[in-house]
Amino acid sequence: MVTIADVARHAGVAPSTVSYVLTGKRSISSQTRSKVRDSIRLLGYHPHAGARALATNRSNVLALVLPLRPGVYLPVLMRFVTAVVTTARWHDMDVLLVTADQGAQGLRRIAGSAQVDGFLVLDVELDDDRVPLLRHLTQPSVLIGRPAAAKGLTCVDLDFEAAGARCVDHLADLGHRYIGFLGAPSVVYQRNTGYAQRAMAGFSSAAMRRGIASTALPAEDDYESVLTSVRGLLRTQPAMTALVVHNEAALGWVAGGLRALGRRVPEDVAVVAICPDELAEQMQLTSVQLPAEQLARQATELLIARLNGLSTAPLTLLPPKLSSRASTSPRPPRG
Amino acid sequence: MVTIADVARHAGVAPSTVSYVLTGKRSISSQTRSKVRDSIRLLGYHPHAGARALATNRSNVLALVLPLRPGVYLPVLMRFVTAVVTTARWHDMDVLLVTADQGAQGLRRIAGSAQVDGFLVLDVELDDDRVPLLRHLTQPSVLIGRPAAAKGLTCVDLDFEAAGARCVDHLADLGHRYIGFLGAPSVVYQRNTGYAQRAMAGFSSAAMRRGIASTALPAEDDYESVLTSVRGLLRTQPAMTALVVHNEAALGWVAGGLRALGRRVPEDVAVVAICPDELAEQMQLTSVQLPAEQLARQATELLIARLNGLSTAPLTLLPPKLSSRASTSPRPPRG
DNA sequence: TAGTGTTCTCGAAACGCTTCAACACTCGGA
DNA sequence: TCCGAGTGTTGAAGCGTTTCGAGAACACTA
Repeated sequence: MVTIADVARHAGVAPSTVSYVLTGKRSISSQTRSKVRDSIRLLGYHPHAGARALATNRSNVLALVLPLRPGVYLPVLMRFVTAVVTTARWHDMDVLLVTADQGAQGLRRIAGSAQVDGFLVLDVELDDDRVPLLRHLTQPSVLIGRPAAAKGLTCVDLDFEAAGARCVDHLADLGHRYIGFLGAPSVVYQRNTGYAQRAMAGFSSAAMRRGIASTALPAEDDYESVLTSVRGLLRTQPAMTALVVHNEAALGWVAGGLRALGRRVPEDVAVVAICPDELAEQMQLTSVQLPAEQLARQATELLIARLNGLSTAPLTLLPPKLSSRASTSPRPPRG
Repeated sequence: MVTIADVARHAGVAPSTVSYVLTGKRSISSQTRSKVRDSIRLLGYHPHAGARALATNRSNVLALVLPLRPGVYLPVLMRFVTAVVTTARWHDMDVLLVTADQGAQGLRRIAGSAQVDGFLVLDVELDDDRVPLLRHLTQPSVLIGRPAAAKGLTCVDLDFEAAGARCVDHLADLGHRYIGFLGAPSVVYQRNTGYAQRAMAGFSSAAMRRGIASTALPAEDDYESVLTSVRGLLRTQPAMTALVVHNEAALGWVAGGLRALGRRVPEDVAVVAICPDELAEQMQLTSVQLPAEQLARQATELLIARLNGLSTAPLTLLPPKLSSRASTSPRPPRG
C-alpha cells in the first residue's frame, strides 16, 4: 500500500504538506502543490479510509436503512436508492447498505463503531422503535416518513395532506361535485403508517372547503373487496362522478369494478390516483406521484447539511405534483 | 466516545487484555474475561471501525456493485441484495453499496482507500472493462456472471447451458419430439452478455443428444415481433409441440401469439421458460428459475472464504432447477 | 532446589492520517 | 536596521485499535 509518507518522500516534502495539499486547509505554494499532485498521480495514492476516519472522526459514509421486505414497491425504492447514492457521491460520500431487519440493534452497532457519519432511514412507521434510538445517537439522521414523535428529528416526506387536497382540487376544477375516496385496506388506517390518514384528511377537508360532497371507504387487496367498496360508495352517493384512489394494490381493479357496475372511466366516473408514476403511466391514470428522486435528494442533502453543522428544518414536506392523464376527461361527464 | 482504554480502566486491566477478550486471539482467564465483558456492556463499548481497520488492514465491509439502470428485473435483484446482506452479516461484515455507473474508476477509488475487503460484482458483461482492473486489485472479488476472460477471477453463475438442456430433457421426457426455442432479442446474442448463447447452446446440444428436432429464433420485445418469431418457428417445424422461451419481455405475449396462430397452451404447444420464478408463478409457466438467493449466498461465501485465505474454484455453476406448472401438460398433446 | 513449561497479563510499538504549534522566510514599513 | 505581519512548510502528537515480545505467577518435573 502506498502511504502519505511515500508520496511525501517522492515529492521531497513533509507528510503534513501532502495532507494540506489534499485537504486544502492551508495555503500551499502552487509549485509544491503541483509537485505533490504529480507524485500522487504517479504513485496512485489514495488516502487510507480507516486512518482518515480515525484522525478526523468522519468516515464519509452514510447509512441507508432500507425495508427489503416483500410488499414494498420496488421501482420506487430503486429510484430512491439510486438518487441517494448519486447525491452522496456528489458530496464525496459512500453509502453503507443496512437492511431494516437488523433493527435498532443494528443501528446501534453501526453508530457505535463510528462506521457512518449519519443515517438515512426509509419507511419509518408511526411508533417506530428505532426513533427513540435515532434521537440519541451521536450521528444525525434524516427520516423518510413521519413518526408520531418527530421532535428532535429531521423528517422528509411527500405532503400527503396536500396530495389528497390536490386530487379534490383537480376534480373540482373539472366541475365534479360528488367525489368518492377509495382508501388503503382498513388495517392500514389503524396502525403504523400515518400517510394514509393524512391523505384522507387532506381529501376530506379540501372537499369541505370546495363545498363538495365526499364519501370515503377503505378497500382490501382483492377484486371482490374493491367491487364491494365501489358499490358502497355509489350507493351512498349515486351522483358520484369522480373517484380518488389511494391504494396501489386496488388500482388494477378499479376500472373493472366500475365497469361491472355500469360506469365507464372517464365518461361516467373520473379517476385520480395517488401512486407511483410508473403505475399511473401504465394504466393511463391521472395521478399525484410519489417523487422518489426528489425525496431522496432532499433527504440526502439535508443529512449532509447537518453533518456540516448546519441546522435544518425539522420537517420538509414536498409539494404534490399532479399529472393529468386519460382517466380524467377534461370536462365533467354530467352536471 | 467510549474507547478500549475506558473499558480497560473500568475493568482494571490493560487495553491489550480487553482486545484479547474481544478477538479471542489469546487465552484469558474466565474471571478477567467476564469482568471485561461486564464493563463492555455497562459502558456500551463498540470498537471504532476506522481504528480497527487501520490496525488490522481489514474493514469488514464488502462492496456490492449493482446495476441500477433501467431494465434489470428488480424483484430478483432485491432478493439478491437481501441475501448478500444477510450472508455478510452472518460473517460479521457490512455491505457498501456501489452503483455500476461509478465504473472502474469508482472501484479503483474504493479499493485504493481500503474501504472494503472485497468486491461482489453483479451483471458482469463479456468484455467488461472492470474485469482487468478487478484482476489486479489487492482485494479479491467474486463476479456474478461470466466474462470472456475469466482467468484469475472467481465467478458464480447459473449453469445456463444445463438450464437449456434441462428444458429439453423435461419436454423430451413428456414425449415431445419437435421443440422450438424462442430466444432473447438478436442484439443480445451479438454482444455483451453470454448467458443467452450458453442457454441456447445447451438447448441445441441436448436436443441433438436426445434425437429431437429443434429450431431456434430470437424475438424482440414487442408483440408483433414475438408473433413473427413464433410463426417462423411453426413454419419451419409445423409439428412443433413444445417451446422453450428465454426472453422475459416476450413471455407475456407467447401464449397470446400461439393462440393467434391457433395453438393452445398447453394442449397444442407446451411452454417452458427460463426466467425468474415470480414471473413463471404468475403466468403458471413451467420454468427453470434464476436462483437469486442461492447465487448471492454462494458468491458471498466464496468471497469471504477468499478473504480468509482459502483458495476457491474459479467457476461455480449452480445446477438449474425446473418447476413444473400448468404450461406443460403431463403428456404430449399429439404423438 | 533449580529448571522447564504453561497460562495469563501487560507495555509499547505499530497502523496511516490530520492538525497544532512552531519555525524559517520574505516583504514592507518605521 | 530592526520589527511585525504574513506565507509556506515542518515535526510531532494524537486518533483507537491490534499484536508482539516479555514478564509474572504458578505448577510440575528432574
